[in-house]
Amino acid sequence: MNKAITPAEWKIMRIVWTLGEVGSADIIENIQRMNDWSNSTIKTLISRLVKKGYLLATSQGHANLYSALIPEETAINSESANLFDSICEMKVGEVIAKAIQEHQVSKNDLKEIQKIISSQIDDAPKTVQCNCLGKVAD
Amino acid sequence: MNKAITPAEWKIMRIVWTLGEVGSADIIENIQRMNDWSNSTIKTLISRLVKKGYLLATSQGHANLYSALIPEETAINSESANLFDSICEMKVGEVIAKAIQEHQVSKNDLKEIQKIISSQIDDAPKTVQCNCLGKVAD
DNA sequence: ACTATTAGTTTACATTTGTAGTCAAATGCT
DNA sequence: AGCATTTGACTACAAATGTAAACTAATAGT
Repeated sequence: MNKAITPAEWKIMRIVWTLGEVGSADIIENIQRMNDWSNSTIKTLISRLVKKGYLLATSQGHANLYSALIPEETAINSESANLFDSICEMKVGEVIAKAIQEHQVSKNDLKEIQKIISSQIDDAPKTVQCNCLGKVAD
Repeated sequence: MNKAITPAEWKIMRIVWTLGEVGSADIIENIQRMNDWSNSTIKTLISRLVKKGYLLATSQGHANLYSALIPEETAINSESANLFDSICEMKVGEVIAKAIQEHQVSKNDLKEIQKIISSQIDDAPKTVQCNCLGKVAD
């Protein structure tokens, strides 16, 4: 039902989530600090996001103000679910370990993760079952 | 340089990684236990993976045996990097926390993650900087 | 030997995505 | 008032993707 937010569109969304309510000029300026995209390209991306229902365009005189119609959390969760649904269940732990190693995580988040682990470790399975194959007839 | 492995292609790869060396019949059978795809569709996907260099087709009489040319780890890492590069740095911790909560992770992996956290928590930042906007001129 | 089945190759086609040009309306500046 | 600029809408177009039919060569069973 919901059209996907493509990688290119994600960059637009991040700016809007961060700045709250912005005109296209602001989006273009911020994007072009990181990406070598033409104005046109960025405008197309904005339009598509409006059409897909992820951005609201509020007519402000002759220009528009854009704001996000989907919470950042929601989008992130769906993106994250995508990843973890794509890979083998057995590998989830390793992926998480690597992610923590490779990224900055705040002390608070680390503590939170510690708590979660503590609460799960006692009845954590010795091994996780591979879910890459279809169920075998039993 | 490297063509992406698309979501549909991923399902094929997972079967090959899991089974090691398989004929198309096995792939088709396993895929169809989970997905309602025609034989033709699956054969197309296999061909594309061969063309993209992710599967090796070893001619075995008139049929082929397929095997993976890229390690599962490598593919998973790149997929994972994709996710974490797409989202705001500030949210990485939350994503990880949620992932641990929502998935089975083996006791060993949990311990490993605990170790990593322990080694990082002391100089973990109070907050992580948002990286959604282009660098501001300073 | 003949036929049904199987596996691989080719072709097809709509949709999505990345990327951008063109144009017209609205605005601001002089 | 007239022109330069900005902004949004429309059009374009190749490549990638999901999805699958058609055709062909080989094989297995009878």
